[in-house]
Amino acid sequence: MAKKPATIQDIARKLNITASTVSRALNDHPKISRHTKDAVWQAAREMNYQTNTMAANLRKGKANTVGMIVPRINRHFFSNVITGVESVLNPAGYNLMICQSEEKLQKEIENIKTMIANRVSGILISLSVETRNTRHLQRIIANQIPLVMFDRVDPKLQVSQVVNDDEAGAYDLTLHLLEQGFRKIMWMGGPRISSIYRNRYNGYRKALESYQLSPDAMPCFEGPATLVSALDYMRDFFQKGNRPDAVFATSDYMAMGTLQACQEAGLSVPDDIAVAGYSNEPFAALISPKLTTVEQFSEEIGRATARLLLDQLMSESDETISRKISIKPKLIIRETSLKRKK
Amino acid sequence: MAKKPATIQDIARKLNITASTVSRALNDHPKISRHTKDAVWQAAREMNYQTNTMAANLRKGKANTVGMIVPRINRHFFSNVITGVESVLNPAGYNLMICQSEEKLQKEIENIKTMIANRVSGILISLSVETRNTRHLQRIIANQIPLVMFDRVDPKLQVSQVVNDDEAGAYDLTLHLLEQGFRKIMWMGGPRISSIYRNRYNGYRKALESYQLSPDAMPCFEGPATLVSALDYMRDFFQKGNRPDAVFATSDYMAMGTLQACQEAGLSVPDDIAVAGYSNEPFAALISPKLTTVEQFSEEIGRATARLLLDQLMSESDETISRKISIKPKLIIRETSLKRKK
DNA sequence: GTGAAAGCGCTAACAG
DNA sequence: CTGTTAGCGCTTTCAC
Repeated sequence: MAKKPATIQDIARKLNITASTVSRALNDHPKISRHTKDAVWQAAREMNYQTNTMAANLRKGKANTVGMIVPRINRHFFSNVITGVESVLNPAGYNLMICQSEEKLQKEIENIKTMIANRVSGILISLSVETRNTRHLQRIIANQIPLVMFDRVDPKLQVSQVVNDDEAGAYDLTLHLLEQGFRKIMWMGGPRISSIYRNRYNGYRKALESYQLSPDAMPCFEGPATLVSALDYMRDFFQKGNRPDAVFATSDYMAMGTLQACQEAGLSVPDDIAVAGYSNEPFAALISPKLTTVEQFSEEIGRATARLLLDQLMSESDETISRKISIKPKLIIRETSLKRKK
Repeated sequence: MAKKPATIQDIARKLNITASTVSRALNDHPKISRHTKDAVWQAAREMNYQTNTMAANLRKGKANTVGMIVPRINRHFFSNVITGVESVLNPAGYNLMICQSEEKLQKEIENIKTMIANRVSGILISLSVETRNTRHLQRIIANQIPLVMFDRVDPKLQVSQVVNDDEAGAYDLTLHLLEQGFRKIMWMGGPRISSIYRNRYNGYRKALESYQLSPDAMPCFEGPATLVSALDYMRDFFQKGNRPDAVFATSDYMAMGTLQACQEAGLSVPDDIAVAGYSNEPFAALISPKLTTVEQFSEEIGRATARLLLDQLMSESDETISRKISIKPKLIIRETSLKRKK
């Protein structure tokens, strides 16, 4: 038979004191005598007592838990953001409740419900690619739950946000390609309904314009940010005889697909064609030639996001603070984009 | 002012019925009239009602939450296991509470406490490298909480376990190297206090023995399973003039470090030296030459782990079922281990 | 320094 | 079909 876990009542009975005293002792309340505390602690140990968090939280009306919604946990970027978030939230006494939207709006909505039902102290969210509007976030705001968006955000929303400065990252990268002498720079991007790809496109465009070039004159592919989608497209693209000088892929995986297509087509990188990615995935430095890309500082994004939330959690006032932080990414120049000296 | 969230009492008052009726309506109890249900549903919507899970769980005495402890969330292997676990637990109505031990025993102990305090329905754990004994797991067992270990397990413990058949994986891989004609096969492994590396070593040894070779005659390095640890060691090792035929690294990262050291030393892979890894990290197929490795089916490990837990959760009897499942890994032969035809 | 009493929000056995 | 009643385990005023 599964014996019931011990309660503070059980401890109280055993020691002939009341539950309130036990509760206080357990929480190291200053007005409880050393003697009583010691007795309680020992009894607790002996009886294998464990606080019932649900009961405590119900009573206190809060759970010291913050909810975090990410599209997918097994993406390098997001798992690093999580690590960053925990590194500041845990020391502050909060637990993280992680949910995956699996890039689906419907899941995102359900996750939000679960979190509200759990009375989380705050919510951190990065939108799914499917998400076009943020009506479902209103629920969070209506319930007065502090909200911080990160990475994939809705810039129009009046809530704290932490983003990568995607525009700057893409701008720097494109400029680098231009400085290397490339003029026909293909755009290979994820869907621009998503803020991150839209911003990267803007950076790309601005860099081109600074050289009196127009993105409209450049080859362009927009599709899922995956290796296969890029590989399939480029295979066909090369077969039709197209030859851009360089390819700016908005993800290292798309860059990878492009590199494989180049290899199949017998094109040498970077001599025949340059390739650059985005995100600095672990493999970017490991492949040969090494991939030029942009480092996003994902853990720092997580830490900043968590700090913004803590700000709101700590703040006495009820006025919602909505700060926007933009983490400056760093261009990492490696081999795939360097024009060799002839 | 943060207005308090609506409760079933609030709804009851508004509709002039009792809280119990509201509760039943909300849970779609069969004996409540269509009419009442509709009224309740609508009122709930209007008042922006959200169940207070803490209260419900406290009352029900359980939370339908299972706890999962992994060394690190941002490791490809573990985040995939998590995905697998969620894919079977979520449909069954359970939520996952994920904690990271950060490879520290102390954190592991704290995580377990948190989970017991949260009255989780079950616990899934993969031990930290630091963990030498499993005394702290007794707490879980003492509390009658179903426990399933995966990947890094304590084989002596009488609880359900899901592991990769590391011995078979390492055996197959070593055999492949032997069949390719390599005879001086270096062991480059993670710490053998950990079950996974110990088992891989056994597979390696057995394969060697089947060729009348002894592991003691082979070069050997045991250290942290990271790129740098391997790189540092091999750099020095090569400098001293050592030249194994092949290197069996127990992680793709160690293999990667070895490959870099080879490059620095001017050794060509696989012509001068063969290299093989373990885990089939995403980059393994992307580097050049492509890395021979072992696929572990991490998502399947997650699914199997979750299923074993569900078995116990569903089972009426109190006798602990302890099944052990071993997922057969698959050798993936790529370029780094293929002896070229002369 | 400790006790008494109330209640967080919900569910469920029992009654009608 | 719905109401009454009790209580899950804890915290926290208010007493003394």
